[in-house]
Amino acid sequence: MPELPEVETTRRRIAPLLLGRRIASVATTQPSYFFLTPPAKLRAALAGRRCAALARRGKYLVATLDDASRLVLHLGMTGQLFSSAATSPRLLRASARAVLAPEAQARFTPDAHTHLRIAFEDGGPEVWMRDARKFGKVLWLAPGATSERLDRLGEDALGATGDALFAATRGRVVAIKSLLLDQAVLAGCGNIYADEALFAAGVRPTRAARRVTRAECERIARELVRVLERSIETGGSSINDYVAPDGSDGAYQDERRVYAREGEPCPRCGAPIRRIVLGQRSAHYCRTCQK
DNA sequence: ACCGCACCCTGAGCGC
DNA sequence: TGCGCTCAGGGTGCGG
Repeated sequence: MPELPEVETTRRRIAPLLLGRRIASVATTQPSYFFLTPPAKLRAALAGRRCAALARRGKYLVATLDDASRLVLHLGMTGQLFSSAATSPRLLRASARAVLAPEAQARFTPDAHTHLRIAFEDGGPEVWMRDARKFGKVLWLAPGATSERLDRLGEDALGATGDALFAATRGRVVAIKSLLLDQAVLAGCGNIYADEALFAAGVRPTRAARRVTRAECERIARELVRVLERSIETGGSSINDYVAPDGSDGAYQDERRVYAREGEPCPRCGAPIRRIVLGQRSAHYCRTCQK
């Protein structure tokens, strides 16, 4: 699932395909709640524009166009943003993968889940966005327009500090992990990295936020930034659907210590990693190493 | 104000 | 082999 490191990796690698190239046309699928801006309006707004800058805010990508309007993308759970020249088996369903010859597996042609296809006047590779579950979002903002979604976001998780986290936890009875997932507190932190940061900091995910000490908040913030930066270095985590824009996998899934490792030995003490449901999400932790 | 929960969606993986 | 069921989860919005 695309969290901050996957979105940042996507931003860095899709930027060369987007920046400075004039958009010739945009193809979309039918209206659905994936499109916060109706597809027809989106197509009209993007035609003829060039992307001047591509930024990331939390898990959102924000492309500023040459008329000062903005294209905002969220990859949701299963979103994939990639070059039409990319090749990866992750771009195909498992059932399709199974029946195809190895060399054919790599090829991808737009399917019903390919909601956005941006073509350029230079005739080069297109930029495609695919999202099977449609938990992702596409939004176009006219020049000067604001978005409640973006305005709600808190401090970017890469800039997490112990002080800010400590302040945010005071008086809060929610589990510390649920608070870490609150995008208004730390934008960009998702399930994988919340679990990993809490393990590294030795704090149990279920602990009420207000029971977390200042020293622990400092450890959590420091470890969160560390795991996010390390994941960006390795190209993010490819556990289910995530692929980089060129079709390559990330490698951080090999370094995760607790996420989706239920029953495996804790890398620190050997006790089996536990999985519980917390706030409608799975949480993974070690009972002995996390208090 | 805060918190827990239902909901949006589709593919994977399971049991029968 | 194939059907039907359950589960996964980011973010929003509602009811208590």
